[in-house]
Amino acid sequence: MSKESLLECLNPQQREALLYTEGPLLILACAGSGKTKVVAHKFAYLLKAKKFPASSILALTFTNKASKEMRERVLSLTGKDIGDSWIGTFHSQCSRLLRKEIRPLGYKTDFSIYDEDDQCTLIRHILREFRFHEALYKGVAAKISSLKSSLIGPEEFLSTGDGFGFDEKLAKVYLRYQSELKRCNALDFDDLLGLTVTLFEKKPEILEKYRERFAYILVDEFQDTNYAQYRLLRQLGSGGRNISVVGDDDQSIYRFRGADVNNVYRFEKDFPGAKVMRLEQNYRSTQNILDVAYAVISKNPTRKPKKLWSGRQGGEQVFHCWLADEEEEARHVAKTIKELYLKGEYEFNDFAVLYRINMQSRSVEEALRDEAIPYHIVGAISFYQRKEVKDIIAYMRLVLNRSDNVSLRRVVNSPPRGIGAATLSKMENEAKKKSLSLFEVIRSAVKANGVTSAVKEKLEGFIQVIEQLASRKYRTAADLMRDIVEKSGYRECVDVERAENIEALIASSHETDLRDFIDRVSLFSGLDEPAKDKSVSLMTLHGAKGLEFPVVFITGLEEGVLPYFKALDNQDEVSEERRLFYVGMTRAKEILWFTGASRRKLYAKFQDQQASRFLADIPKKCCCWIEKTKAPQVSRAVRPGSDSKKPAFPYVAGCRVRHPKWGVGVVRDCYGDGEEQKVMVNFPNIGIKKLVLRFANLEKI
DNA sequence: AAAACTCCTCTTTTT
DNA sequence: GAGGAGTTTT
Repeated sequence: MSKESLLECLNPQQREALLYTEGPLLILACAGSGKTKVVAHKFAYLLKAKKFPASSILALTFTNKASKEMRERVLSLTGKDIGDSWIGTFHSQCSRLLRKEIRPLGYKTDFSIYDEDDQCTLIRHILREFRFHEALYKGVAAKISSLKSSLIGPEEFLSTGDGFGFDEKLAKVYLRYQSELKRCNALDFDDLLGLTVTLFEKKPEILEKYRERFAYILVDEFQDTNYAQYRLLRQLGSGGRNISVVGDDDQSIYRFRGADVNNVYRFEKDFPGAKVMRLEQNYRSTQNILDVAYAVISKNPTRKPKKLWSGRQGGEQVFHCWLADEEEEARHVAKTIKELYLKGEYEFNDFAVLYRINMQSRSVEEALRDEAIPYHIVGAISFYQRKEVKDIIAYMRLVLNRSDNVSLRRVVNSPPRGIGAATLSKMENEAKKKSLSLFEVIRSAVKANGVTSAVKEKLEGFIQVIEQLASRKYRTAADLMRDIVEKSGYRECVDVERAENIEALIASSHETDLRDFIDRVSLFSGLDEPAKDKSVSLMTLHGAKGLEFPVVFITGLEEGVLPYFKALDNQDEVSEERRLFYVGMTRAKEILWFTGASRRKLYAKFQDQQASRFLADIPKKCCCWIEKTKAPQVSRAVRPGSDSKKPAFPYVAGCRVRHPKWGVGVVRDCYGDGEEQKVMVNFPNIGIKKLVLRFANLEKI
């Protein structure tokens, strides 16, 4: 495509954003305003008109899907070979960089990458060793991850500790976790970002090298950056360098993962001289849908003001229907889909049903089945999460990096080799004493007759398999995987289905280079969705980001569901729930339905539901209200939970209390009412106690 | 290795 | 109130 035609298919604002190529630029792009298009076109423009080499542009996205799309778009716009360009996710580009440069930080370049599962496994292991409450591993992992994504190290965290023992324990686990990772020569997802930042800090000459290499930085979905990512961008892009970030603060919905919208608000300050532009024309939805979405989102207190307008004037009203319970709600959705389908204007794949929590899919699925409507759930269990797939990958990682103790523990007894916990913990103690890897310790134990002959034989078998695999030079991942299933005896011990999944894994690697394949699967959440033909899409509101459908249903518009009850006592979180709703609404091109129910079964009990406060913000003229059951009481936004029937609890789960006898503990649950209000509190070293509030004499701290 | 048990979670989840 | 995962028991 010529330089001129690159510009032709853009509107004036998009063109301006593309042509502005000197210094920092923040592009605030509303939903459906073509931001991905602008980023891709800008990349192409930099190549074509500005004659930048592809390798001098760093283009960062959040998902593999987005980076793949960007790559394809740039390729089709320019026809140029962009094979060596730095287009990719933050994580993949950091791992690429660290594979070259990590040595000064004391890791080897063949490091393993641990995903969340591996991270949990390791943390659990540490908790067990410290004799801490092992079952809390998930919370501990989440907390450590959030500290890491904010670049807070264990020592720094400890210095801000609460002084009651919780944070000290956590810091101890955190510290150990980091040293275990290093011992395994492994990085978790947060390390990929955090260690890149650390590397740049410790080795300014390396930073300088990359600052020179990258003549231009492009960032998509900027509102989703966490602190580490923001720091990285500042390191590479500060000082008036060329950086364009594109994002929409109204679509920031990953706060719980460490994303910080404030990065959008900080940009102008931290990148002095930054130009701010807006893309406000929406190419997706009808004006009526946008009016509704805008009415809701504009109620958020801190947001960059933006207008939102469509070339598609008018459009149908938005529909809202209130029903008796979730089953009726689901039936209503299914019937409406059927009706629209039978009119012949829509195919089944034009419909999406969105919900706040996965649990809500159940009733919808049943109703769709009853109506014989084909559907699929987006974002269900991922291929790479399967046990057999993870096992094979763990074998590969161990072969490539024999320090990888987590992978070793995973595969040492699978298939069953009779190597039990006792043997392993003995080896582990040895390993710690001699500061060697588990693999080395096992190998020397076999040689030195350190164990009984029966055990020795078993260990020897395992060591031989790994050494044999490691001694060969494999070019492709497929070759190694085939040998693994053969030589390890894995093939014999799995059922047909699992064997098929392994075959699928091998097939999916094509002829990829071994190292590339490992990195790809480590940084990949799911196999490319095989384009489901002609069926209704079911997904969470989070899962819907970036997608669009002619007809969208948003279900469960009730207080406690959307906004979700856990978000209710925090203003920032309610704002995020509102953004989530906004993201859902702006997925719709033509028809948008809201549904809610008076009664819903949530966590094993039926609950009476009230209409979501967000519905109160929708202008009456835009919306057609259909009431199949008694009119809902629409909650007013200005009334934070004041009319709930039950007396409010002085505590919420997660807060800390002091007990006269047991000291400080964490509240895990509150239940019962009136005189019978009870709390469940976890006291360190004592365990969980259930207390009646009236008698317990607790003090909030 | 299967069965029984215990304990935990129960929001969202780009990598 | 169900499902998952781990541990202990047989």
